[in-house]
Amino acid sequence: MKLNYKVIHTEKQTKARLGKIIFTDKDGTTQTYETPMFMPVGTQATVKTLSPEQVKATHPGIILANTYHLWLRPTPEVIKEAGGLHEFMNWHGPILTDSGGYQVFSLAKNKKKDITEEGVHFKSEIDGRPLFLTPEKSIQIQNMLDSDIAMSFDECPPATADYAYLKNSIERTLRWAERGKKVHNNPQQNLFGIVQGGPYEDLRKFSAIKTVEMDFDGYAIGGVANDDESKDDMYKAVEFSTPYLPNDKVRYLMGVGEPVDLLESVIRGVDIFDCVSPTRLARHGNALVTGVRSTSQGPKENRLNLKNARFKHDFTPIGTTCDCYTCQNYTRAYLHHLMRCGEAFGATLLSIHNIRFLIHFCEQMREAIREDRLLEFRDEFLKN
RNA sequence: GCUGGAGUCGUCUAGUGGCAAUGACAAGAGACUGUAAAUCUCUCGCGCUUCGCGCUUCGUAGGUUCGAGUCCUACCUCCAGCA
Repeated sequence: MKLNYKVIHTEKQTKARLGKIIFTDKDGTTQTYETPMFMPVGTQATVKTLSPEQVKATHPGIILANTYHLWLRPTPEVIKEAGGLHEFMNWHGPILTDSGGYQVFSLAKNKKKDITEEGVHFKSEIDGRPLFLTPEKSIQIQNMLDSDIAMSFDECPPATADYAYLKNSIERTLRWAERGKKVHNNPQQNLFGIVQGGPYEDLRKFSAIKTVEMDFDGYAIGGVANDDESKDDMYKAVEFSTPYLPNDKVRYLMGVGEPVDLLESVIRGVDIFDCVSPTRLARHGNALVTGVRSTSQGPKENRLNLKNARFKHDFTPIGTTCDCYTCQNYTRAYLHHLMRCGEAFGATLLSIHNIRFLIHFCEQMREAIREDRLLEFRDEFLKN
């Protein structure tokens, strides 16, 4: 589905945008979703522990899948044979595929990997066989998967990378973007470029301007929230990038999912986000709740660890104001029990809650933008 | 009653002369940001001034030994076989 982005309203006090993404199918039918938007992650063609119906009930727009994982299993050939990723996984909303660039960073962390101009050599985590991923290959796989949004193959450098390394890296990422764009061959698929450059203003600016010159369907900001990157650096990466991105294209901050980070990034002009944290935290027994907790690194997401003994006799829902299926029907004591017993349904119920929590949070931000009171919304949010 | 075997952290378990003592589970807590994660880390005899010190522990009571969960004796309990 081809994508069109329109700004509905720019918030008066900040750079926040209320926008809409309109997807138009081959037959002319459209699907429209408002931004700011949170996109749940379904790496292996499934949002872990959830059926498509359960995902749908959280009211998401786009969901993610991953090129690297689907490349190895079941292979793009199988997905093509199934009639594309939508048919294969029974998800008929929009799908964004990440390029595999992040896997080079996360899988090969502390391990042998070889990033060359041509591409990246690393080892399969499934069977140890040598793999070689190039920008062309990543795009070709995504073409075959037939996702709605393909991401350029970028290098996601660690937060510890220094200026000299990053300068080199962003230039190579630009060349990789160019190469990927050249082989991109799926008229129904949108292709996004990715801005890199760490926390450095000139690098982000350079990367953004050069990426925009290539004219993509949308732009992502990558390389944030890695390792122990400070929140300050993350927000810098965002505010040094967005000024150089076109107003009429959607802006995607990759991998960010803490409510406080969503808010700070929306204020700096970001539209869409994805993150594994709601589903991972869920499988680990944690439920997102309103407010923040203060840490030495600043305000962080607030959450309940339902495995804690204190919830054994707590017969209230996770959130009294939450409208999700879990909060409408189940108590903390029940979730505590399920997580203690290792029952899969516990992970499902918490995933539903956490995803809905972030999507609802985006809905609240949209209302605040519409009414030009996003800073007030932030003050209120940080007060809790 | 006789013969053989066994009794170690909440549970199961390692341990045949140097041990506050193995592993698993349970329990208590923490971490998690483009998913190698339904995973990982820490604590888990008691007390303290807790990168250390002190005390008390391996069914009970004695004994041998510089030193005993480990060897010896008696007793208690459980299991198996024989009566």
